[in-house]
Amino acid sequence: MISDFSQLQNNCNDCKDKSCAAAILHPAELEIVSKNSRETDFKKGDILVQAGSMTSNIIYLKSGLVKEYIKSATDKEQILQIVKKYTYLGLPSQFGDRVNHYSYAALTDVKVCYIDVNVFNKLIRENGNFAYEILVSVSRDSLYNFHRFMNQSQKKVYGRVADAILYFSRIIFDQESFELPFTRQEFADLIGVSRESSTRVLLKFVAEGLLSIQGRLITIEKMEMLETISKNG
DNA sequence: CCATTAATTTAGT
DNA sequence: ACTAAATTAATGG
Repeated sequence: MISDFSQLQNNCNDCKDKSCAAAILHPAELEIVSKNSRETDFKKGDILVQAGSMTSNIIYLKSGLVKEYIKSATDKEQILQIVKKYTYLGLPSQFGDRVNHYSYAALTDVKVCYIDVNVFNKLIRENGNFAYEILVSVSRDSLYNFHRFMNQSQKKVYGRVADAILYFSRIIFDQESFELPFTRQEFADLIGVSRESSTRVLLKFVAEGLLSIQGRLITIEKMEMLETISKNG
C-alpha cells in the first residue's frame, strides 16, 4: 500500500467546510493552517479519541456525526452529547488539561481535520476575533449541555425519552423526521436509563400516536404532546 | 466479482 | 436473560 502524501497538502483557503472561527481568519493565517493540518476519513464505528489519551492535535469535524462519551468502571457507557459537523472536538480537554477527558467515536462515516495544536494556540493568542468565535462555540455547548443534564436528573424515563427525541429533532437534524444514528442501547446510554425501559417508553409513544418508528427512522407525529411530556417529566 | 452461509449485533419481551 | 431478526464477516466459486 503506497500512498503519495505529497498529494495531501490541505488548502484551507478553498475549504467549504470552515468553522465560524476559521471563516474569519486572514488568508495568510489560513495558509499556515494549510501547512499544519491534514484531512482524514473515519468509518462508522471507528474510535477517534480514547479518553485518557494525551491531547495532541486539534480535531475539527468536517462532516458526519460523532458521539462524545465516557465509560464507567463497569463498562457502562454514558453519552454526553452528539457532535455535529463544523465543530472542534474536545476543546475543554485541550485547554483545561493535557489528557482527553472524553472518548469520541464516529456514528457515521466522518471527515475530520487534524490541526497542529501549536498553530491553533498561536491563532487563539494572536487573533482575538478567532478566539472570540471559539469561546462562543465552547460556551454554547457548555450551557446547552448543562441544561440537558440538569433536566435529566430531575426527570423520569418518559421525560428523558421525550427530551432525547426533541434533542435529535431540533438540535441534531432540525427536522421532525430523522434516521436515528444510534442503536437502542446507545439511545438509552444518552439519557441514562436501561435499554429496556427506554424501548418500553418508545413503544408506548408509538402506541399513543406521538411518534412513528420504522427501524431507526423516527417521525414525530404530535410535537406539542412531546413538548408537554418533556416539560413535565 | 457475486452468492451462501456463518457469526455477531441488535431489538423486543 | 432469551429469542428472533438483522446486519456484517467469511468462505467458496
